[in-house]
Amino acid sequence: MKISKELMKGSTVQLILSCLSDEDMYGYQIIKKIKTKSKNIFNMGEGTIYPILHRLEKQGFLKSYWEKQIGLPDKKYYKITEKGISKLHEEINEWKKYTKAVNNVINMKSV
Amino acid sequence: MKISKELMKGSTVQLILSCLSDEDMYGYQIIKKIKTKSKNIFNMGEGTIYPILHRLEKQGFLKSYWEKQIGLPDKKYYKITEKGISKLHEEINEWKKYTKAVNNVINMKSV
DNA sequence: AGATTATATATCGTGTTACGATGTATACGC
DNA sequence: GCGTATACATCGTAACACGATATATAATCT
Repeated sequence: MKISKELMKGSTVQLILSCLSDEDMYGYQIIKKIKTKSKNIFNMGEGTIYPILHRLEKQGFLKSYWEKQIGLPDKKYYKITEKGISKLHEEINEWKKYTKAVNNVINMKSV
Repeated sequence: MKISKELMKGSTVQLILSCLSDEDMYGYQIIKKIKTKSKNIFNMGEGTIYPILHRLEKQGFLKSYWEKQIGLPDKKYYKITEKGISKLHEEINEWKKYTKAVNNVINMKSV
């Protein structure tokens, strides 16, 4: 089963910031980490993640730096900022509140 | 805290179908039920729910019928169809898979 | 040799969606 | 008279994920 595009919309930022709270990573690497960690449920495309990374950097949640490679395309690493960590905490908070609320509604009867 | 618009996007259909799997309801009533059940976390506007109900009916997940009122605007009740029940089960399935996957990713480290 | 796949970045167009704003109409309390 | 509640409807907007496309190198498969 593929997860619907619309479901993804609320959590992509959270997923990315969460990865980067562990260590600096580059876009292509984040895609794979999310894929692995989610047990192949999430398979973000490149056209999805790069614009998000750009956006997050512009908003001050991330900072980037290039690392030159030989025989491979250069890698653009992202580092989470203090502001990004705050954002992540907010997002996780909201996520918990949100999932709890949805479950409260759909568990009206025994599903 | 208000839940972000984008987070809502994946679950509105599920919430509505879930309400209607209990009993026939009209739009205005669904808004309040969701508000109550979610403990005021969700407060859908009318401009949100009516288009969704129309869409779901067009897609064959719901059927509607009017009930005349005296001294009040008439009420348009919605009844979930067999197809709607299947849809609800699919959505709940996807929801569980989705939340589990997100938690797998964000629990990489102790959050 | 040629094609595909993997690595790694970037951007553009498209479709979907929730939501506020606006409109219609009745009734009740201040 | 004015706001609020009940109950429906529609329109425009902004945000977003995603596929498609482009670029470039290297390894693997046919």
